Amino acid sequence: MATPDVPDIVIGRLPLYLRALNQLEAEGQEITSSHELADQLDISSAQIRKDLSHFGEFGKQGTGYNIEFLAAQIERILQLEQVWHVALVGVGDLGRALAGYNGFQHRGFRITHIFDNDPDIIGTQVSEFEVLPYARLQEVVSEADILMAMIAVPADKAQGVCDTLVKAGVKAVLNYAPTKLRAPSDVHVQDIDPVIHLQHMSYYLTT
Amino acid sequence: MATPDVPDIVIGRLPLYLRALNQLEAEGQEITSSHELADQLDISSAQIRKDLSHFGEFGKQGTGYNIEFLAAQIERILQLEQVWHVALVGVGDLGRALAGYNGFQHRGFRITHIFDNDPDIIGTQVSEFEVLPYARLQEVVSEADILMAMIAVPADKAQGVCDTLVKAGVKAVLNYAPTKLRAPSDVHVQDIDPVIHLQHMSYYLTT
DNA sequence: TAGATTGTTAATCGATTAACAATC
DNA sequence: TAGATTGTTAATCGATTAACAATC
Repeated sequence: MATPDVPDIVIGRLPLYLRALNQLEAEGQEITSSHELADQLDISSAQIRKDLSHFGEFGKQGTGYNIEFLAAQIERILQLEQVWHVALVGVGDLGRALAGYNGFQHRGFRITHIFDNDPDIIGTQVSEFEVLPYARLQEVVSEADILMAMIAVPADKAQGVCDTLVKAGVKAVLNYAPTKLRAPSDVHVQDIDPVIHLQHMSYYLTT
Repeated sequence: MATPDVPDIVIGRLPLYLRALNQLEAEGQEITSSHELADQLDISSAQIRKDLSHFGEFGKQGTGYNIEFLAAQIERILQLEQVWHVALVGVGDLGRALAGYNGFQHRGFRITHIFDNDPDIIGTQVSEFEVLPYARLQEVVSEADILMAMIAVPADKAQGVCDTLVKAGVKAVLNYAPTKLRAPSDVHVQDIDPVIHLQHMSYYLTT
């Protein structure tokens, strides 16, 4: 690997840069600068340049960055040149919303299998998917070599789901259940809990 | 104010502490320690003690923390003793999932109004809400003194929605649209974009 | 008392920023 | 050339951690 040991906090900003670049590109712009990106993202231009410098030199002095080129480089760095297959566990309201979301495909991901343990839901059609029985989760995910999964089940079921996913070989989990999951250190887990964000912001409210 | 200028990164961890405490409480435990919390949360015990020390002394040497007491203190600090009213804009699949989510109420928040601009949806019933016309967003939110909102509309509509919310007096926005919003500095904005998390984790995948 | 854990200080670590030579 | 912007270094800033006296 040409890029040893880049801080995780830097990796975490690359998707934000990519999203901003895609937006500029969609607006027909061809060139941007660290200053313009900084302005869009509320990040300092120095930080953007420093972050990118971990991976190579992508700009031209005096000119800036070619948007299409830089976006392609970030996609390469993040391994987004392929489309990752993702399993979704839990077909409640949130699971349905995720199953129907169109925004995954062109940003590097595709849900390929969805699972639930409710007999009334198993076998039904949700978006383009047939809901598979939770009992088959490990077998199917393992067989299909799926490395990423999203958990959209109640909090008290999430750890069990996570354990099964890990056994099936999943290495990245996006957890929507409002609970902290335990997983081996080679498995990445990130959480989405709207209440955590609301509670964070409520600190600052004045009435 | 008794608590001037606590770093935002500390505030952001308080909801995680609270969630862990609630979980321990639900399991019937009465006392915990910074070490046990640290173990649950993958945060160092020193950091937990330091974070809490910004706000007062909540533990007993040799014993630890009374869970119920500490949870109550964190709720007070985060201003969660009241239930904040929240407006939801956008009644697509995700909006429906949020409207139907039971997890808000007991953690300090209640969706009170939901809006959409689709004539086919306006006036229909979604969970316990009647969908209000987007045209009335500013008036209703302003009138009801709502300070928090969630945006669940397509990316290209999000900034306009945000602007209207700001005009209506909203001071905290949870944005589900995959785009960076601009808002005055006294308005807090936090983003939830699953793809950002997936892209972050895909960096670490090996095949 | 002996053992455990807090709250806090000081040291360490790492991230951000300022500044500028290089150069397009 | 003059103006602009990169990539990078060194300085600054802030967050995390280690360690321990206080004390339950």
